[in-house]
Amino acid sequence: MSSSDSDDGVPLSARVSTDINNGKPNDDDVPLSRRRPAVSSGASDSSDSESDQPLSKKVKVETPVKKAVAKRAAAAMPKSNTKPKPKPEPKANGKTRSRVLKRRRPEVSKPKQPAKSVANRKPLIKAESSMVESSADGSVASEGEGEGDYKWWLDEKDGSSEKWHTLEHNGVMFPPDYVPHGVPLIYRKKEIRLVSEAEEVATFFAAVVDGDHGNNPVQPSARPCPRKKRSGSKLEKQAIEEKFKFCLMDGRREKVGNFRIEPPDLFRGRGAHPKTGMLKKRVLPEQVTINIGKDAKVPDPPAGHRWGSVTHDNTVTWLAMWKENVNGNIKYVFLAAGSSLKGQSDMRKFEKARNLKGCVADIRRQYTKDLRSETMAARQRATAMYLIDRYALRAGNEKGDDEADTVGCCSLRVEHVQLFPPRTVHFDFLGKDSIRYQRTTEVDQQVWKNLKIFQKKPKTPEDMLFDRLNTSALNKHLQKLMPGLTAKVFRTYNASFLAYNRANREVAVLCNHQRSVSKGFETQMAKRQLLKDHLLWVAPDLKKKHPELAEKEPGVTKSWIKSHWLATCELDREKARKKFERDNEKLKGAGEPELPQSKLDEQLAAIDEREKSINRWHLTARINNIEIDKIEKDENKTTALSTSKINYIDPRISVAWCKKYGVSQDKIFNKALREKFNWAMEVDGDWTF
DNA sequence: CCATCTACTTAGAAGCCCGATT
DNA sequence: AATCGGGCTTCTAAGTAGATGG
Repeated sequence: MSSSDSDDGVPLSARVSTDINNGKPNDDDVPLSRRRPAVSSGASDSSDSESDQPLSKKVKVETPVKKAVAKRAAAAMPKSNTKPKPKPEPKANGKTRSRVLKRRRPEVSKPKQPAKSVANRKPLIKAESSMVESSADGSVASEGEGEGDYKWWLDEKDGSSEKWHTLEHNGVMFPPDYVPHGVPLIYRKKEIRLVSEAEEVATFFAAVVDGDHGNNPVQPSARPCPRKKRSGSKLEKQAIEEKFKFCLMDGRREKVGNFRIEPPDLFRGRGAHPKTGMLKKRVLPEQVTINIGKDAKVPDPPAGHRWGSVTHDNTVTWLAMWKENVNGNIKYVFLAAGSSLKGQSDMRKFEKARNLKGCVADIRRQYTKDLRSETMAARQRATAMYLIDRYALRAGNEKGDDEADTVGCCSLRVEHVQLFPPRTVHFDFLGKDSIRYQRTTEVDQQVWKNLKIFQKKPKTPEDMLFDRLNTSALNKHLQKLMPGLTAKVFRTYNASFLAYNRANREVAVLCNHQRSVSKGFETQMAKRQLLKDHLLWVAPDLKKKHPELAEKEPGVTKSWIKSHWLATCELDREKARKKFERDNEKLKGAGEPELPQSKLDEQLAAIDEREKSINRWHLTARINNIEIDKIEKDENKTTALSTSKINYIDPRISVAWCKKYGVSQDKIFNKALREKFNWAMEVDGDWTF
């Protein structure tokens, strides 16, 4: 096979694969001094046995990482494709080793039967036994229709572990087979024809390599197959998808989220993920487990295939599942965000955060006290809680050597924290998605002292900062303080608490969501000023914590802002008129009836309204909703607000705010969000978080 | 215990659509 | 008409957290 020729010529992967493996693992498991807590009465600290384990499990392997490196790494040709992957030298880390083993033993492993509640464990139903001819397909989509919108949030739900009673669906959609395009690879100026499989992978590679890699060995000319010219029209495709889009859960038609099986591709890890570039193989029906009601018809697998297995586990929410070959992770098919199931758990999440509001004062008192605890474990725990609470750090589960080196609170290493007397701390580490968290801040004096202690002596920069703490110990403790409390609730709580909607930007900054700045930002300062004004108006107490909010942007006076916005009104009127004329012109041309004048008048009236409220704002420092929208959009350019908006801020806060000030919902939530938050839309204007 | 497995939320990137602009 | 760019959707990686089992 011609592709093997290129194996060691390595035009594709050479450069990068070295990058990938450079950080050479060192397996010294330096058992560091662990100072035995002098006092360990610890009624609570039964989990104290941690004291006897070597300090650092995880040894740092790689130098800090730039995204750019990762990008390049992404270009690596999947080695697994060309040769059996020789796997990394044995490591101290058992996790890694066994995962590697697993990877070598390919898809043989059957997806395991979820062994949840005994009651739900059912004998496997083999796919073929329920093979039925087509017809009934699509039934799911139509059957459930017309039962109206189910307002689940008005129902009282018990907290039982059963997620549903009946469930029907049509399974999952597989990507189309690979269609060879026949475009040869050009290597050393020679055309090399690849067999279909090799060609497919080469094509994955070309797709990744496309773009910013100037001197890439794969010439654009060799880049094959524009994605058009596919078989099947757009309409046909939609028709095929249709039956997968919905399921029938407890008799209601619910939208399914990711009903498509992930197509084969090169694994695209974020940051310096050691497995970036490996081949993610095509998933066969035989690897897929279907979860479905036990009285429901099992969907037909694609012709000539059978499902891996079929379960009827109603304690879980997934409809299908398979195991992905690169990392051995399980992939699930869930319902869409707007479904009642998701809505319910979303609401529970915010209720929990709201609950925290009631006891957070106590909790803070408690950990402040514990900052001076005699037990090292408790002291570390308290310090971690402080950081999580104050700086929205994530919990920080341990990670393996076969993953990108990123950390959260519990997994911080000494090197991630710099201390400057008397109480300044500088954080610098890669967090989730390898996004850099950098922050300099003043902390509580005792926190500072503690951090100093945790960094002490025999510890090296690569050692764990909180060597006596892990996420499960932390969460166990939190449970005791409030049922259901875990580290991540603090993010929700703090975001929601901060979130008079205008505080959105603050939240996003706090949670360190970033987005690249886009160009064309003329009036940035003005927007900033507007936002700050509003923020302070809506939450005057922010001034204490963020004095910079009170600083004026140079040259941006209130009246300047006012005339600026009034000018936009004039412009918008002009625009509206023009568009109206243009539209009518078109309609006339097509022989259709023209738009009524009232249409235009409506729009103009809206602009008048806006103008009025600008004037009002000038008097009252209140901004009208359209402007707010504008400001938000601009702020969005620098901070990924959407994330906090979607995940952290209790939507009822925004809904209530809108109602209170007569702002329409769609200024705040787009269609998808309104659907997702349907449960929140009915609160009153005086609802409080 | 502790590592691994499972299930679910959170997240940024890529893709797509559509209207404005050249 | 072609291109640009913003907003939304889709995709799937990367977290959290609790259960499980050796």
